[in-house]
Amino acid sequence: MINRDVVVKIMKGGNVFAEHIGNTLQPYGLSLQQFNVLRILRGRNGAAASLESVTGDMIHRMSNTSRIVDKLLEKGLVERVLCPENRRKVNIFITQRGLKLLKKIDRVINQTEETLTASLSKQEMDQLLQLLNKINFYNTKYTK
Amino acid sequence: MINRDVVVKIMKGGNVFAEHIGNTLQPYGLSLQQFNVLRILRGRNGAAASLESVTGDMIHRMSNTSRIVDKLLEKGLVERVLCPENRRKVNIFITQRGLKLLKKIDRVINQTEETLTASLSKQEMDQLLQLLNKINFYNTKYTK
DNA sequence: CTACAACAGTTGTTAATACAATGATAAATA
DNA sequence: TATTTATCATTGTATTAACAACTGTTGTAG
Repeated sequence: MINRDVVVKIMKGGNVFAEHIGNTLQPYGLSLQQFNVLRILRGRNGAAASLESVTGDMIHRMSNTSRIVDKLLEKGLVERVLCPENRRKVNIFITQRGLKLLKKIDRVINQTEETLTASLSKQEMDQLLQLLNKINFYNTKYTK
Repeated sequence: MINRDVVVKIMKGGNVFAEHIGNTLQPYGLSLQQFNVLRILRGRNGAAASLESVTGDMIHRMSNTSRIVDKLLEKGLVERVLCPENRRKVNIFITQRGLKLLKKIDRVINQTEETLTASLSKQEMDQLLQLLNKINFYNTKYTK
């Protein structure tokens, strides 16, 4: 059953990758999900990032993203700013300290990511990415 | 950064797939991991399946596999048999009831797996699988 | 044979996650 | 405008997972 093989392989692969990256992050006191939030925020380049929009780029429900932000806040890596236009919203920003930490981590994460994909040539990676992009990884749990 | 794109895509894809399959299993009262254990046991065709060897096919540490088996035991879906040759080992077997439940679930899981991969042709799936098989998804946490 | 190390599995504990319920604000509608 | 409904986020709670410590068994070195 080729469908099953593909699905199982991707699930297992995702978990293994997550484990390795999590191990890489451990010395820096960040969980994989905390790291994800920081990278998402950096990617916004200062644009407003409501909790909802951040959750949209993650694998979590909003309730848990909220608590992940709590942890980052305790460490001074992000800021929470009530949105004045819509006081239901909360905008999250990465701090200088957060950016600095990310910069430091970037190197080792790059190394880990390269190691994890070392068995593929550039062409194969292109090809793989193209195939993966055809799959609609639609997550149903953004909003709750 | 193509390495990063591949790694991130597989991690996210794995999570999304797991979520969908988990949703499919919910009406049957099985978690994804309980289902994994059952499928692994069925795949052994009655061959001895120590807890350690089952853990080897999973994404978990043995301690958690042990508790997943507890749950399956409560439901009468597996049996625990102390290994007489080596009394440290415990062999796990799937029961008739477990096989019956799996058989029922197979249909809907097949459906879900097909839906998840519907955007790929047979050739593309072959190609994708071939590329994924080049990656060494080596998990470091089997034994603990 | 005894002592010590390694192995297979279980139990304890804390942190992370899923899911439900709530709170506060904004939007829609009567 | 008053009332209802929808939106955005947080809090509560039970389940699941990671990690460490422990139990019982086997292997091995002296």
